[in-house]
Amino acid sequence: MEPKAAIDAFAALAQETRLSVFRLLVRAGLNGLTAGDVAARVGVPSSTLSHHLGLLERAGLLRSWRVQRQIFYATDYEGTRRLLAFLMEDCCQGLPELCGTGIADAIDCCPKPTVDA
Amino acid sequence: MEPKAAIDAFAALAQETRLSVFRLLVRAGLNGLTAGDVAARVGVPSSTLSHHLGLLERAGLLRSWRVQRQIFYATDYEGTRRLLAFLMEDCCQGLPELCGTGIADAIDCCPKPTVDA
DNA sequence: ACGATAATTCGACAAATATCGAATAGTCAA
DNA sequence: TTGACTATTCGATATTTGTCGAATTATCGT
Repeated sequence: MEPKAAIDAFAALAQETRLSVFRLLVRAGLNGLTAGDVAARVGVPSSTLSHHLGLLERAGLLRSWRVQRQIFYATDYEGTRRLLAFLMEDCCQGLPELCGTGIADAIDCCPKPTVDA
Repeated sequence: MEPKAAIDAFAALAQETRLSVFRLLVRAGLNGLTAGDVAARVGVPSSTLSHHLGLLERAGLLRSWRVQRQIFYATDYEGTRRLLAFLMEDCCQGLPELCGTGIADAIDCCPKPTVDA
């Protein structure tokens, strides 16, 4: 991942409306929500929201598709994964004991099986 | 974590110099680097860098301490963990199959033991 | 084709931010 | 206390960004 792409992505998240939109869609899962739905839930005019949705999508954090007259938006999990991996690349020299409790484990996305029974 | 704090943190990462500083310190581990060291490595005037370091620290992404005449900066792993956990909170309704390959696993920070031998 | 609905683009202005040199503050050795 | 060194704060300017209403584009049902 290029630094420029990561900067665009973090900039996209560094704004109140967009951050709540992204988190809303993270909770919504793969089905996503329509643009109008999102606008209603975060309470901003649709023109403003459209600007923000476009920015998040161009940043690789959301994806969209049309169904009839509506446009759905959902988290781009792969893009999000790339961003976080880039941020933490070569973390603490690969030595687990350096950063205490693992950062990856703290992200409660998609519960993983535990190591021992 | 408050949304405002997360916004400050993402804004801190959404800038070329600061992003490379943060990633440099992620690689550096707990020992960190002196302000002067960082300035030399990223190639910006110390006054500019000082501004950026202060911003990153106030955002909860770095911590600092003085040793003699120098000030060391290192990643605040706990603050970073809180930020990423906030971002992915309640990810895809807790259903692993929704977001394909787990996001947490992609962060190669602190290698974890594998599930099966 | 027409009218209704859903979303985006445009235009304009207010607010926030990055940058650097110069000046200041803190630390240390002699 | 003096001088050298390290880092931060100040001030001024150019750039970027968020916001909303109005206009536009796209889609649909009849």
